[in-house]
Parts: sequence; C-alpha cells; structure tokens
Amino acid sequence: MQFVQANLSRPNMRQMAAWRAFLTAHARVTERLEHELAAERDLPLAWYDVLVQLSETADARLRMHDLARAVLLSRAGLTRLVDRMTTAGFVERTPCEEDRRGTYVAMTDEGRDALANAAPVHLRGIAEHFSGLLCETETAALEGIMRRVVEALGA
Amino acid sequence: MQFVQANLSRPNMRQMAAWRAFLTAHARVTERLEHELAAERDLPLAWYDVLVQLSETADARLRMHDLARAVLLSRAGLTRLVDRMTTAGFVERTPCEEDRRGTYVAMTDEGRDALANAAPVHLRGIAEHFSGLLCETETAALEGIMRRVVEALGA
DNA sequence: CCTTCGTCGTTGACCGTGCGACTATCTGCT
DNA sequence: AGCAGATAGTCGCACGGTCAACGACGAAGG
Repeated sequence: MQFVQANLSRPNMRQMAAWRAFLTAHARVTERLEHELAAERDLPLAWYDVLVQLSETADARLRMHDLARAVLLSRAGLTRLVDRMTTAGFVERTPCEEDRRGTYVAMTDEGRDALANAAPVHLRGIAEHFSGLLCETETAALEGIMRRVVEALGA
Repeated sequence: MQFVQANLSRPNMRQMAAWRAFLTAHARVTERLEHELAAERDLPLAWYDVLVQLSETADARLRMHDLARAVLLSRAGLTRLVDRMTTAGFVERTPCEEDRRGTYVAMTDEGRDALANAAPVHLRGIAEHFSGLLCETETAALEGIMRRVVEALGA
C-alpha cells in the first residue's frame, strides 16, 4: 500500500523520462507540421483544424460553442479566429433559428477548397513524422493509453 | 510496395485515431497541470520549466541559447521570459567570460525555493494524470515511441 | 406574467510568443 | 592581419490567446 501511494504521488525516473519524451515529441512534431503547412499552403494549423471539424458534420456547420470545444479553444479565442476566417472567405456566420442567442459557423466552398488543398500536405506530414514510425501494435497501444489519460481527466 | 507507399503518404483510420488521441491527451493534461500549478503555487508552467532545467545543471546556470532549446521556446521568447523572471528575482543574468556574445542565466536562492515549493504539486499532477495510469510495460513502450518520433525529426 | 438565473456570443484590456532586423562578437580563410 | 560568414542575444512589430464584463436571449419558479 505504501508502494502504491508512492507511485501515485511521485513519478519515478522512467516515468519522468516517458513524460518528458511525450512533451518533446508533441512540441517538435506539431511545430514541424505547422511550419510545413504554412510553407506549402500558407494556412495556419488552427484554421485547418476548424475546417476539418466543420467538414465532419453532416451539413458542414457548427455552433460556436461546439466548435470551440472541438478545436480546444476558448469561445473568445474562437470568435476572433472565426472573424479572420470569415474575412478570408473560408467560413460564414448564419443566425441560429431555434436558439436566437446562437450562431452557426458554416464552411464556404472556398473553405472546402482550402481544406482539400491542405489536407494532403498535413496528412503526409502526420504519416511521415508520426504514424509511419509506429507498427500496428504500437498504434493501438498508444491510442489506448491516450484515451485512458483523457478519460481520467473527465471527472 | 504500393501498400507501403500508401502507408507513408496517408494515415489510415486507426492511425488518425491514435494521432488525435495523442493531441487531445497532450492538450488536456498540460492544461490541467498548468491550472493546478497556477492555482496552488501561482507559478506559470514555463517558469517552472526554466527552473527545472537550470536546477539540473552542475552550477545551476545555462546559456540563453541552450536554455531556449531545453524549454522548447524561441530565443526571442526566452529573452522576455527571463526578463520577467529576473524582475521576480528567480534568476539573474551574468556575462559569459569565454564568449563575450553570450549570457548566462543563473538560478537564485529565491528561484530554488520557488522550485522546491512547486515541484511536489507538479510531480503529483504528472503522477495522478499521466504516469499513474500506465503500467511499466506501457511506460517503457511510450518512451521508446516518443524518442523514435523525436529522433526522426532530427535529420 | 415577470423575475431570476444561466447560457451564447462578442468586445476591450492585457499578456505572451514568433519572426525579422540589428548589433556585437567569434571563427575560418586568405 | 584582415575580411567574410556564422552565431548570440535583444528589440520592434504583429498576431493570437485569455480573462472579465457586457447585451441578448432562454428556462425555471413564483
């Protein structure tokens, strides 16, 4: 029991090594993907993320609140992100009929084009710098671990 | 060969699921750790990181360039971070004798205290939200995978 | 019906970070 | 020695994020 207690309150050296490797890998990979997408398609990763989330819904539109949760951003931050993307012509706002406080963000054709244009670059990057380095077993194990971590925070 | 090619250029569904779980887990866990440290010790994670990196050197000091690499920050960003931490009294700058372009950042006693004070909170958080959820085999596997990912980017 | 409370999205003030330009310094080559 | 190119650190600028406050609206209770 004392042993378990110790394990719960302080990571040992191997656990810290794994934790740090996790942090470094995330930082380096996302930095690389961001740069590749910016260099080859001139599109910030946050924009790409928004377009992907919208594209995965049935009618290519989402309420601000839901979109914010999906892209891991505050609502305030999303408001301005959507502002910029609206100016760029990738999305547009439409009022919400059933709840007049709300706003829908809908992807435009231009946004669809931008996504179609950027996706190959981004997916290639993920494959090249991440997925391609893991065998099937490792991929499955990793997903399981990460899901468990997210689950544990839910409470 | 065509199959391998496809695997290299586009992640399949399981690979994308693992990638997304990886992103979500990182975002959620670091967000939580950041909040816990801010709430319980009023210390930003970036500051803690700097202090840890300094504490792990023999003489508790590091060149700006090396420190920037260690904490995954641009040199410009680090300049200002060190400015703030100097004002707070946690670190101090000392000129570098052997290369007069350089600057050392050294941890003060106050910085050491802040680190000692914050470490238990942060380590408990890592154990609770991450390390404690993995068995030994998984921990080792994860570290191996993450190291491989970082290595692959080095080239 | 009207009040109260919670929620949705926006806005303004403020903060932190990356990029590019700049100065000072080091290194290697002639 | 002298010059060219690389490197260290800083600074101005622009971008993007968070927090707190706000107006508009919906939901629950008297």
